[in-house]
Amino acid sequence: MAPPSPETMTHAEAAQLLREAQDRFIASWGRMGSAWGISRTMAEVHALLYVTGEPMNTDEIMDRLAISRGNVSMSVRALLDWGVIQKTHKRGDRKDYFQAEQDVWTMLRAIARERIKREVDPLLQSLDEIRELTPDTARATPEDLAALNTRLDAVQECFELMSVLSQKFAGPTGAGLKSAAKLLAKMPTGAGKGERR
Amino acid sequence: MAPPSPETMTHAEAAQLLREAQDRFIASWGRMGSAWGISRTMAEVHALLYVTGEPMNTDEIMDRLAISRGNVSMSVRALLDWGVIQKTHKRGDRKDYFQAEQDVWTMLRAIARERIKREVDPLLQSLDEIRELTPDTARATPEDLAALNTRLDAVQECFELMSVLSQKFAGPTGAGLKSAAKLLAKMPTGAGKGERR
DNA sequence: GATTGATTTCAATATTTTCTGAAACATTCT
DNA sequence: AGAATGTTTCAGAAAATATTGAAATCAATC
Repeated sequence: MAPPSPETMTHAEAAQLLREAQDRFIASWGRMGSAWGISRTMAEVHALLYVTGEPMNTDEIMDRLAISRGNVSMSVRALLDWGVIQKTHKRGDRKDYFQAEQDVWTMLRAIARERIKREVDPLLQSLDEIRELTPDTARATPEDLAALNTRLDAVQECFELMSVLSQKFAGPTGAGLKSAAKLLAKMPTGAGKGERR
Repeated sequence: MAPPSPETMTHAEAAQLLREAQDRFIASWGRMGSAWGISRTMAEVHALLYVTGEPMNTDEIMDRLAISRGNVSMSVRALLDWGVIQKTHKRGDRKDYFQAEQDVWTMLRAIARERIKREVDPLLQSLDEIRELTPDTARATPEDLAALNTRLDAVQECFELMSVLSQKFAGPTGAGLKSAAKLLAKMPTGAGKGERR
């Protein structure tokens, strides 16, 4: 089980090690994906393309992950929609090849952007609609309705901020998400007046 | 369908409106939750407690959401684990009552903290293990292994940063997540050297 | 220490999500 | 136009998840 020291490693041993490491990464990424509401297989296809770095075609993906052609087709299509993989071609080969975005931060930006668009924005829209139901124009409004509106406002404010942030940092032309994150990491604990204890 | 103007609204009408608005919020929050890998019902229970603001007991929750006792028990327990609701009591009443954290940012902090702990940290641990498999000490290491390690490093760096950020801003004693977010929102587009395009 | 009321657990069931595989559809080549 | 090759779709099958409900457990009261 202990890997042979690099000096004595044969080519075959190295290949096996590579494969093992890739498989483990694929499995971890898949687990993570499914915890966050992305289908395990879709995450695995993505992991495979990312970790190998190579463009792969449908058959290669099918074989490597032991999944059906239809499943590959659907997963790959979804990944294209998310904008985290690209279609490429090889001279003299009719097959479609797929290649993952190689920069992790660009990848995360794409994911964040899509998720906000798909899940936060619809929530905001619902909140708007709900607000229309409950006019708070007059102070004659019963107390409970007013309290409700206060709560809805709080949620709305918060998710709107998220949506704005995502446009700013995760948009296709967005400023660096990476640098923003590093900036925050360096920010002294306790900065800002909103600190709690 | 159009709501009566506030001046002419009867008490009953207001109550009905309130109920309708609450139900819609609960439904939206539930949808959102399930998109993010949280069970719909658990999210709905949380939404109910948040939107009413009142402590509620098991029977009230069962009735309002039309779900079984067992389901309420399990959902409530999970929400307690997440730290987004609290157990309370009423004098002369043996039942347990549950109340949601009312500050949205505190709530989001709790959620972020838990998710990082449950899903990002295990990924980091896996990455560590995978790294142990693939020694890159020697330059004798075949090219592919080296390339793999480069990719794993990129992922690791990125998620480690996330984990650190979560401790900083989402920890129980963490600095204000809200103020950090607002800070970012105000940050001029293009700040940082990581900008693209 | 038995009764009453509340809560938790968990095997069985129901629901939702994901996956397959083969047919339909495209595209390119001869 | 027809053959060959590649891709997508989608109804049904399989797997994964969530839910119920009744029995077991726990806790307070008499």
